[in-house]
Amino acid sequence: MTARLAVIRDEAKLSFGMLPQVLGYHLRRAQIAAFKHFARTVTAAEGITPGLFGMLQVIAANPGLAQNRLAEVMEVDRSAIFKVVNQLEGRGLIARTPSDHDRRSNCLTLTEGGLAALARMEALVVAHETEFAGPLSPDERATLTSLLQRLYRGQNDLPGGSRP
Amino acid sequence: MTARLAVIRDEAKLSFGMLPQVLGYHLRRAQIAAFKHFARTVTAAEGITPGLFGMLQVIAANPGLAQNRLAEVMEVDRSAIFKVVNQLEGRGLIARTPSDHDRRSNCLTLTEGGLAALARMEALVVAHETEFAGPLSPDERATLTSLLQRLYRGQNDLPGGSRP
DNA sequence: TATTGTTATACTCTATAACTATA
DNA sequence: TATAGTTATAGAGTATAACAATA
Repeated sequence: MTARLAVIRDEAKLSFGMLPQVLGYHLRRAQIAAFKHFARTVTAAEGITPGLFGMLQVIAANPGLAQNRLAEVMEVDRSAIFKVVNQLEGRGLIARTPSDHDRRSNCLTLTEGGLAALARMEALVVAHETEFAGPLSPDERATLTSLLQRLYRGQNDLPGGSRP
Repeated sequence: MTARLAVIRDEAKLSFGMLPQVLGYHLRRAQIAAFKHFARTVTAAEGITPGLFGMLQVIAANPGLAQNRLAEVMEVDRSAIFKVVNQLEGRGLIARTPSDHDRRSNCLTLTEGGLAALARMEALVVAHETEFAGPLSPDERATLTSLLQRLYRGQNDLPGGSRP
């Protein structure tokens, strides 16, 4: 509490060159801030990372989803999904069940414990969202979400995609 | 070119649960899109990643910067900066010079080749920015930048910080 | 004693390729 | 032959702790 003013970091003198003119720079900083806030609030309490929470959301919202489809939707490699599914299964949150139609496929579903854990996580994520997005008004949050969506949807070669 | 319409992915049927209501989800997707676009345009031509380009920008804008300060400003560990500086030095883009005032410190400066390479990179980054931010109007880009800054600046415990 | 750069180490994420079993 | 899952492996990125030289 003492030498607060004296520390006024000389960072202020530093220039960041053209970085402030690059959208990706601000996107990266904002995303890092979001992950750190998520870590302090959700991960610290329930031990789930943003990526794993996203996987759980998609599995919960689409019961019986195959690993294959999960990999497509989350746009990660099959070998990466394999490790993710191993972690979630190892923690008892989801179950792998061989498909009846195609015995190569694993159908993914949440266990009872997984559903209970997910409910706790969702409450924490809502709280995280409220606090993290706190600096912005509801209108501004909607605007930001819309601008971000147009940005990453605009990168697709096929216009009019239907990703959320 | 043939079965375009037939492929209309069943992704459309899938639900993403509450993810679309989470700001960090959209931030992550937008940032991944930005990195991929950067990779296709800038990295493919000049072999520089977004992170290394950021380092070069800060070094170029603050000649003689110590590794120590660079680590502070970029908010990464000293040991991580060490590897970054090794890479940039190994490629002949920057030079390490022991400081006169403090012989522990390395002053970082761009070499002549580094300045030339940076000029080429900057032209590519401007083109990348124009194309990547293309879906948004100039006003919308300014709005987005402002909202992102308020978001990640809002996470600091000290209000009124002076980071770009 | 504290700081700067360095080194070793490890852990996560991501990406690639090869293997198996099914289709 | 093609696909789903698995396995091994390797490369970035990040973090910690310990060390030598210097302050």
